[in-house]
Formats: sequence, C-alpha cells, structure tokens
Amino acid sequence: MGGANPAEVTGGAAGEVLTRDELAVDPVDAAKLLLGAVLESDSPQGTVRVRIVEVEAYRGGDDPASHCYRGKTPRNEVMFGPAGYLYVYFVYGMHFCANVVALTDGVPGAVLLRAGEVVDGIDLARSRRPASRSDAELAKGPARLTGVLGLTRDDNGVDLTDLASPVRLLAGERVPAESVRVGPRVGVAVAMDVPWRFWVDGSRAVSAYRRGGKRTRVVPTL
DNA sequence: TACCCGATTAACT
DNA sequence: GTTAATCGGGTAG
Repeated sequence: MGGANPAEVTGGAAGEVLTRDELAVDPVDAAKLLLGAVLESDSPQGTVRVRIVEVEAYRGGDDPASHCYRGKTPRNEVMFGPAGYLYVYFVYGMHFCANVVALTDGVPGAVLLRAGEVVDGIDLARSRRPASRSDAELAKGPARLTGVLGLTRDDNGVDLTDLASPVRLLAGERVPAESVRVGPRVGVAVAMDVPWRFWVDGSRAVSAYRRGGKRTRVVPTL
C-alpha cells in the first residue's frame, strides 16, 4: 500500500482507489475524472504506475465511433457491464488499447486511456519499451500505455476498483479545470464534431492529433 | 467461409 | 509528409 514514494506522499488521496459509483457516469464526465488518476499494474517483475494525462470518451448506440455502436458482441461485452472494469482490445494486428468502463450495467460506455506519465516502476517501463527515446514517450499513445503497464487481452474484464486486482485505478491528484484541454478524438473518421478527447495542458506525454482514416463507409444517421 | 479494415506505431522519403 | 506491418473481429455472401 502506501510507501515512501514521493509521488504518493504529496497527494493526500493519491493512494485511494476510484469507486464504481464515481465511474458510473456519462463517459464524457468519467473521462475528465480520469485525468490525473493513476493506473497501477502488478507483475512478477514489479509494479508500474502511470498518471493519466490524455483520454477519450466513447459511448454506445449513439456514438458511431464506439465498438458498441452495433450492439453487444463477445469482444465488447465488458463495455456493457458495470463501471470500473478494464476493457482491453487488440487492434492493427499488434497493439492493445485499454479503456475504463463507465455508465451502469447494461448501458455501454467507456473511456480510452490514450497517454500517461510513468510515475513509478520507470526501469520496468523502459525495459518493456526499449525503443522509446525519452521517458515522456514511454506511455505516449494508447498502445504504448498498455505496453509499459504490460496489459494484454488477459487483463480484459479486470475490476479496477478492487485492491486485490493486478491492475487498479487510483484517484491520484485532481487536475485543475483550467489545465484541461478539449478536442476531437484521434484517429476517428466519424463523429469528428464531438470534442470528446481531453488532455492535461503542457504534458509532454500527450500524443499528437491525427485525423481519422478513409470514410468510404457511410454511417447511417440516427 | 471470405474479405475488409481498424480507438496504432515505427520506419521511411 | 507517407506507408508497411500484422491479425482478430465484424459484416457480407
């Protein structure tokens, strides 16, 4: 639990786990709540902690960019469950991305963890991503973030609000509202008008914006 | 069962 | 700035 880690001592509530109730809200609100939160992951080699600095909200049937837009499937079923669980998916043949499930049981919604700053376990993080040219780059991007934390498909469905889980979500230190920036989601080709990406202004770990790919597929309007 | 393509990254011009 | 790598899930047939 608590320790002699300076990062923990400074923030009074830094060691507390976020509760399911706090996360059982609209993904857009949950996203802002997650900025500044700390995700910690255990492994036989040690523990890595990452302070979240960039997130994106994904909803359900009303969000064409969401994996849940076309209903429940074996892959996305965690997003339909209770808030506070980890949704990990595999993409582009070689990467994993992690989300925190929001909203309540039966209503899909989640927050994609896009980037963070490694605040503990830096050596293990570096060994997991040896190609990184700087510490700020270690978790700069959703797949890099899962990389430093060692998250894979096996972690899909883990309860982040349970202290006994191998992966947990701590409240961390609240980010002042004036430090939060907003914009369209990265790499999304639809619903580009909704500003559902949030990041901490000034962090070197925030990833660059990139427009979504080809939009040949027409998304039916509601 | 086949085909298409993605909530990406790294490498290259 | 562009593009290859790489494969599981989802949709079409």
